[in-house]
Amino acid sequence: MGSASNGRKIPEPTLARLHRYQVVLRKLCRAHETTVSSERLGDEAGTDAALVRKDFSYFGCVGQRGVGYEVEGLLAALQGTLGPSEPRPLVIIGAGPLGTALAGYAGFEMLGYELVGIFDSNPARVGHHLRGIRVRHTNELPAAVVGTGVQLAILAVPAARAQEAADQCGQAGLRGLLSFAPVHVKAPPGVKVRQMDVSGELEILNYQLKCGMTAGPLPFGTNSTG
Amino acid sequence: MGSASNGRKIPEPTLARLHRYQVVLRKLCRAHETTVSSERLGDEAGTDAALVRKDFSYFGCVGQRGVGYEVEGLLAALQGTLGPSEPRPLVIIGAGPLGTALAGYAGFEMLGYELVGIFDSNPARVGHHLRGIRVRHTNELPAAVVGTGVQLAILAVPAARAQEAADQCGQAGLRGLLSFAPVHVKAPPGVKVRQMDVSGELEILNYQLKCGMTAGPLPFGTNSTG
DNA sequence: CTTTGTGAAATTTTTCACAGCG
DNA sequence: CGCTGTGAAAAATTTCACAAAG
Repeated sequence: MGSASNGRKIPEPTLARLHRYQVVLRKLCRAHETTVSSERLGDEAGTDAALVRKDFSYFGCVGQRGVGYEVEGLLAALQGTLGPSEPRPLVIIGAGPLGTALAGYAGFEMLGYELVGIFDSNPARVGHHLRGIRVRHTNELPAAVVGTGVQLAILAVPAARAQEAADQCGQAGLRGLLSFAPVHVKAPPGVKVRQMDVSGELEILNYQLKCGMTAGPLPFGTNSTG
Repeated sequence: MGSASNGRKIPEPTLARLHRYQVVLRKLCRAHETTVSSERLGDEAGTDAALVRKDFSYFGCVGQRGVGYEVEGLLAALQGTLGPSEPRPLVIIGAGPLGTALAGYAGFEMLGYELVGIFDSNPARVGHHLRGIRVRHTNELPAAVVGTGVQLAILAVPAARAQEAADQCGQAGLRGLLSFAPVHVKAPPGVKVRQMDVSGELEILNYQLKCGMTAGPLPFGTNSTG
């Protein structure tokens, strides 16, 4: 058991699941459940019991053998790994429909984020208020970064502006970008970019529907040399 | 070349990239470029030349050695693999801010999708028009599925309603769901579900910022027994 | 000479299986 | 017993390296 909690390299797929466990655990917490087994957790989070345990092994084990995991303890451990207890500032770039919808998303607070700014390069949008926050011009971003220490931004701008906006974010000192633009954005130096590709996901879904997921045994057979 | 174009099992990561190549190719097409190398394509799509070639090998090779890929031919091949040439119907479930923003997303048409319906279980929202489409009550969904042959839906409902809505979609006869809810949705029988987890992505970004991508050695030291 | 197509190696991630603790 | 923690096996994916084609 020695290797747990070394806290070194958590695989990305694990990170993606860690957040889902958190969501499930919060629900269990509200339902006043005290313990949960890896099987139940896997079931509710859409993964597998073994994978749940493996995932937890990356950041320290909090389970009791024969019983399961203590819901609160596990939640605390997860929050310690994923996010700090203090709210993390966050800005949204782009005050179009998507930026507006995201600004209205109440879930950020629950997750420990605090929306501290909304920026748009279109002067016509500057000055409007979304969720009590005044939309500022993009050229005010650097000052806001310095002022709030914000590191993360959601990029909700049209494809044509995405790279430009990402570069501005990088220059302003932001460190992480979550882009909704349906184009690949090259990461500015020192910036980590993740893409949220709606249309790409639709295409995958569509393809998988087209072939391969008709209920029943998979009709694989065409096994050429490969 | 023998094994290519069997068209059977394309890995999911490849599918995700295929769409990005499509985006780049369309751009090149507009710029009247006739050929493109795997290196260039990889660069613009955010992957690697070797991976580009490997990806294409799954669905047939269209490249000319020494030259590259014919932009139009490749685009046609991709569109043939990913989506059909006729528009695919699509519905949005949930007419809240996110559903509204998505309804306004002009990119769907470009990708060959046609938004044929918006549904909401809240009677207060029924009757409004988004992008020229009347919001209908969720209980009209089954009829719409039969009428349009739609298979895909985007789920833009609150977490608390997500599972319920997914089940309704399944019963209505939909086959693929793209969910924006920040909870895991169990796939109803015969339905393929993909999740678009905004907060999860933010958490990953935040974690990767916290540790691992500061240039230089990681400042971990706490190496407990576990 | 350039660039593709592709086996084979390397790497990453998941699944398995079971020892060990409560 | 039941359930966790974890090495080892398996599977999936990416990277490498190079032969073959234009």
